[in-house]
Amino acid sequence: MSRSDERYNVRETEAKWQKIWEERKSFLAREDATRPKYYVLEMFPYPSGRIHMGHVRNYTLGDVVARYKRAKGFNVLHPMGWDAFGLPAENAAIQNNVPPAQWTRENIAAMRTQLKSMGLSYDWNREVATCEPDYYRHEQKMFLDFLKAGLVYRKESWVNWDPEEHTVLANEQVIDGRGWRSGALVEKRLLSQWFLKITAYAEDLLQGLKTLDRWPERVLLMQENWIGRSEGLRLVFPLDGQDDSLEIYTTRPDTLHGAAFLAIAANHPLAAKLASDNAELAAFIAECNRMGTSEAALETAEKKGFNTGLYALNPLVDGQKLPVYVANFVLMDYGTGAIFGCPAHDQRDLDFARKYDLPVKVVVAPQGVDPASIVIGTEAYSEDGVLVNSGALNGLGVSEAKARVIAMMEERGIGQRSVNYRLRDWGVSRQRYWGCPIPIIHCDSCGVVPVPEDQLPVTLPEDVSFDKPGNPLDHHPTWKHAACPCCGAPARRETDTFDTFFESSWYFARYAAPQETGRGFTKTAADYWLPVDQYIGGIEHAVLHLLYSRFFTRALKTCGYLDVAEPFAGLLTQGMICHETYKSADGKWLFPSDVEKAADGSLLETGSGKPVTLGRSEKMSKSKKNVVDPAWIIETYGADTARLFMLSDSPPERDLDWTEAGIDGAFRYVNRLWRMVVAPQMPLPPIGSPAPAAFAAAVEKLRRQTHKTIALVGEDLERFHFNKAVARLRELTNGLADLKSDDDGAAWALREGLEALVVLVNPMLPHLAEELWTELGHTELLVNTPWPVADAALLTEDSVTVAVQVNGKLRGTLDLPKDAPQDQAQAAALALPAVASVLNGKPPRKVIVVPNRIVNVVA
RNA sequence: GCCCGCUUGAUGGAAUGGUAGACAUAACGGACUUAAAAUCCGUGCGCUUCGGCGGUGCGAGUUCGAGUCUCGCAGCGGGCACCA
Repeated sequence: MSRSDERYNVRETEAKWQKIWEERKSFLAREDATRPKYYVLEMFPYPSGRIHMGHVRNYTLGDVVARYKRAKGFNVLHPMGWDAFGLPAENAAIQNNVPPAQWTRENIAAMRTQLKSMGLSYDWNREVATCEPDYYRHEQKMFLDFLKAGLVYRKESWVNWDPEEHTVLANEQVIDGRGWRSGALVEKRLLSQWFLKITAYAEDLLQGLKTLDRWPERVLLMQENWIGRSEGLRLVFPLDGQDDSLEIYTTRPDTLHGAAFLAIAANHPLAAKLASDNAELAAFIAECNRMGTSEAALETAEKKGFNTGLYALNPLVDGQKLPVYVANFVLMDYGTGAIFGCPAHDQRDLDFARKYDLPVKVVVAPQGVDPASIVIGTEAYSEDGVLVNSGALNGLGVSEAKARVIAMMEERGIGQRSVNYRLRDWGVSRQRYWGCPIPIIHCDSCGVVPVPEDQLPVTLPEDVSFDKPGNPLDHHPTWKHAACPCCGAPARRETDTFDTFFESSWYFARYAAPQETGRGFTKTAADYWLPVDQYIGGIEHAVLHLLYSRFFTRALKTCGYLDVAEPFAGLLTQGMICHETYKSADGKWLFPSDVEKAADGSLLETGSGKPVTLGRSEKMSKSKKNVVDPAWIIETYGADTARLFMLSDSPPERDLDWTEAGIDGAFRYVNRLWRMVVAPQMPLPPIGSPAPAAFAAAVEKLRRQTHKTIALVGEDLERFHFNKAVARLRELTNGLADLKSDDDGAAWALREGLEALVVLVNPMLPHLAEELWTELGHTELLVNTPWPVADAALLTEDSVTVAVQVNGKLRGTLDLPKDAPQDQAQAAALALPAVASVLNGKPPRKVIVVPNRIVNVVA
């Protein structure tokens, strides 16, 4: 049997190279001052038990970068670990009666095996699991350090309360105002909770965005909007006939003449005071508190208010009395929890005014428009303009008027310029079991007492029961009871645990020194490896995870842990994996594996043969069953094929459609490449044979293509244009396959081209590339082989094809010497018959010559 | 509701403001084969009087020249602080 009849044995080959890389410790990272470091990190997964296609895409992207940078001579750190705390483990415990710790550890083991089958170049010695005490003990210490640094405080905060299950619900567990399991109407409850002062760094977090020049623009914008810096005025309104007054915050002090009402949040202290002897108001406040805690719920709810009967006096308009409402769209957490409403120039205020029949007075008009002609219907005018109907402010621009009013109020001592942020402090308390215990003890006589550092870690007990509703830590027989570190009297442990964003806010630093026991990491290791040079993950983390990590980095710096300004220097946000959806005749979702194509192209349910309805391609999700199991793909086609498919066609930041045909196409390419090297069309000269003195024209052309591909694929990888890199490699593959002549030069150029192809394809198809590298006669591992350098002499062309247009329309092309003089290009273009016939003997009005690109004749 | 993104052949996509559709996928035709698979070769936006004309979601604008820049509109998708 000739080699061309053999088939590529994917499974054996991939397993072989994975074993060799592991034995030779190819991917271990060590600190090394002699080489530039490169830290590439993919967002670590929640250990759900099986990898999904999103993981495959994420880790393939990271691995291509890691392998490429290694070949470019960088000292690469490429670690992996587990974001192991979280709700699903508790849900599994309740549903399947498995302890969360066991469930999580089994999932980690299963997923680790799956990830290893992908051939990812991780330093597995640095693996971390956040649910293990040797990880979370360090964040307990960080919390205590933050506490000492004044970055932690306790305050009352609202949560979603399920009255039937006696548990706090996550926003995602509240569906249409009801608990997802119990179906009970969710209430808001006040609980005493721990907060981290992220707002202390608000300005720095905002300014820091300017330094992140390798982040996607839209993520920077989302962070900027999240921080939400605004400049405005805090202003005190006296209450008519009361000793009391009300302080409001506004970004539109210029519209004070158009004020129609004041509104306070349902949780405003004044509302609470008034409600104490007003049952109707108390009921209204209770209704507000039944709304979800999410911003979307607040914003989309119908604007409602309760007239308190109080009036406030407009400080700018003598004698004007404004009714004071309690309103459901005013947030206690933002500004002062009180606003003045100017219906003509704010949409929410207008909606409110229309509902309660309040006056709408125009005080800003577009430049040059008669204010009398402006009629406000259902849309407020919030654009820039000139002040009208505003006494002394008339004629001023909006920004001048703002400054004038602020100055006036500051002068009168009833207001002050104020910078406000939408950003709120980070509530880190969670009333859940499967999380890192908050290292605090509550003592009846000493109050809230931090656990002394020498008593860390506070270990999460694993012998817990989910039989009773509520937090298992609360009804654990012994865990809660501890002696007060101050007075020694019997006291209670804090049963809340940390938000799981806590763990993911510093894991990137832990990877720098994962074996360190004294602290989370050593300063030397962190300062060597950080910042992460390239971070890769889903866009869904664009705001919270990234912002919390940026905050942690600052807080850790404040506490002397490290000395970097930002955790992630570069960021790549990948798109989602989508797949067609299928529904059975009775309207149930079907897995793609349960659907087959009939001979006539129609879709049928496997087994029953019933017809299947095809739905649009959507994000892969368990609920719609449009998922494909990566494990099955890797078993059937191999890791290289799965990796190639992830990189082909779609740019990484865009959504990717998973198709059967696409994976087949990738598989065909893997086999084609294998055949080309194993059974080339002509015998290859030995490694290192001297190049012939001259090459035939066709061979010379191929060599140019080879070297151009080397140069361009490098550029593509630097810019993460993986799909373009794949396209170029396919072009080179086609070029090599087309080489027909069989003189010495051709054979030499074929070896040169094949070797280049194998080395260039290595970051994407590492197993196949190693195999083919050996096949080509090399003994050194490809993982240790440097990236090739293109021969500059072969990159320049001596002639170029130039497009010729008349009035912007293509009329022909010209082959011109490279960098030909402009007048030569112009003369050649005008001489073209197609150009001459359009000009019809008349001289052109103008000729634009872009050297080596285009000649445009303006007739 | 607010914020953000996307829209190019049958499909995924390519195109420093300069020849729209590279490279793939599906389809179709051919070669090889007893046959199929695999493989290889070819066709491949629409209209056309074969000279061309029209085409990058829709409508305007800037420019010698617009898929690319500007404004407006539509459709689809994502995020919104206790999912991670």
